[in-house]
Amino acid sequence: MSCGARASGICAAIEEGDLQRLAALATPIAVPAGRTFITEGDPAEHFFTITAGTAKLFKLLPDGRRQITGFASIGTFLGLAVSSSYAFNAEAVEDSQICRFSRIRLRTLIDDFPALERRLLDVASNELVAAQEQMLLLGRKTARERVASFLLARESGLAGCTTLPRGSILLPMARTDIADYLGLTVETISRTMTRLRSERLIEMRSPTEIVLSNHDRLEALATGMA
Amino acid sequence: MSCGARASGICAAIEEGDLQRLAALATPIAVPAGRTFITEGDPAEHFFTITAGTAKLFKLLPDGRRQITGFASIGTFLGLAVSSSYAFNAEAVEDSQICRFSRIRLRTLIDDFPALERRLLDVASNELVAAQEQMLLLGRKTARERVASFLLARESGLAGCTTLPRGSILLPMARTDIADYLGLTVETISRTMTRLRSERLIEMRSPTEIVLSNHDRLEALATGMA
DNA sequence: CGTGCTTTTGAAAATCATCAAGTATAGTGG
DNA sequence: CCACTATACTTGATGATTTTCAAAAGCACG
Repeated sequence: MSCGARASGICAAIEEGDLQRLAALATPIAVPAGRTFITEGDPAEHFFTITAGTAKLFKLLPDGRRQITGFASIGTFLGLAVSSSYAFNAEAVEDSQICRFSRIRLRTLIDDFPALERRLLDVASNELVAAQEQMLLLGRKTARERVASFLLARESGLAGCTTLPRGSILLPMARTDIADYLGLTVETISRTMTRLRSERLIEMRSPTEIVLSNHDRLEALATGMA
Repeated sequence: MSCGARASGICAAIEEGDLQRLAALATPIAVPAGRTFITEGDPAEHFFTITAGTAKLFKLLPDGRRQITGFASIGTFLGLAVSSSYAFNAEAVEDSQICRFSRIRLRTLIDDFPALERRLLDVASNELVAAQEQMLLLGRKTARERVASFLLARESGLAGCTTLPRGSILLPMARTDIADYLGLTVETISRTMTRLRSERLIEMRSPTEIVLSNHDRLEALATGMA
């Protein structure tokens, strides 16, 4: 609830007083790291919001190849689906806390909170823009550019959220996850980050804490201008 | 207006009688092949629906690399953007016909046609699902798998739409466009299609008319099972 | 029947993947 | 508390898919 969960989540559209009623419809669930809580193809009976932690959303090919389509953190709304079954999987990256709502009550919910529909449309529109950006990354950027883009994207959106030194980011997900998100292999991620470090573009406090030392050059790299 | 423009377009949510009023707000525009009608970064003053022809939506990198994020054909709604400027470009692939609406009147429009908001959410949700599928393609599929997926995707959604022989598809876009959509080069597209042809999975009446001769094997290929 | 553009084909090169192994890190039980 | 094991991360050598560079073939249009 700290750092903008309310401001950025779908609840942002809801009056403070109404939050009580909304909360009554939600089932809070603790999800341990590694647990899958949405499975592709399963009937889409619920939708979710993440109240703590991080989840990865992904699709699979029959032979196990995996594409992570996004990471969802605090305040993110999950489960937008027109079809009657989920089109992706969701798994907790770290121990997380989610709120579950019944999908069949979504209609009722929207009737009760009309602003919600507008808000959902905004959420969907934003995700669509992000998805297009990711398609550009996956289809046209080099490994270096992908990693730079990823690191920078991790930086924005956590303003005031953490107690990290300025310019630092935390990577709660494993290298394998980053690889499956960027359409690369673990080895390439590792090598690329090592190279970025040797070029003093980043600094690695630990595998999970990265300092973006040369923001400008990273930015240039990420946008394909280097 | 034939083959489902009304059924699949956003207007599907609107009563027949109200269509008149809606039409009064729209500016029909003829867009010749090759003309750009949405430019990334420009103020998002309008939104559009395509009433004839095909458009490509794309993003660019400063050095000219291009990623086509989708092809929009009859009935498609364009311009969902929360931000005040467009996040992508749109250009007509063939001579097309579009309807332009003022964005600032969208709110009014939605107030007049409440079903519209629901409809827009559905459109956005569907596009999101398609975008995730495309991320899987761009991040994890081989060239062969991408081309097979593309051809199959072109097949569905035109049921009863054309006078083409059963199993045939038309590709209004150039090879370069297919390449930029699939994250490959023109040469790879060409080589891959030649190979699919030599394996009797497809037949090429002309560069733009393709027959999907072996639907099952194409399907297996597209889903990574071959 | 050129002229220009799209598509196709060929040869060489490059980026990234694969295979393999070493190092660090965290959690577990003695 | 410390060794031990499992896992994650990193590094190296090799290889393959796809890109790049180059040019020929096909088509449309004037």
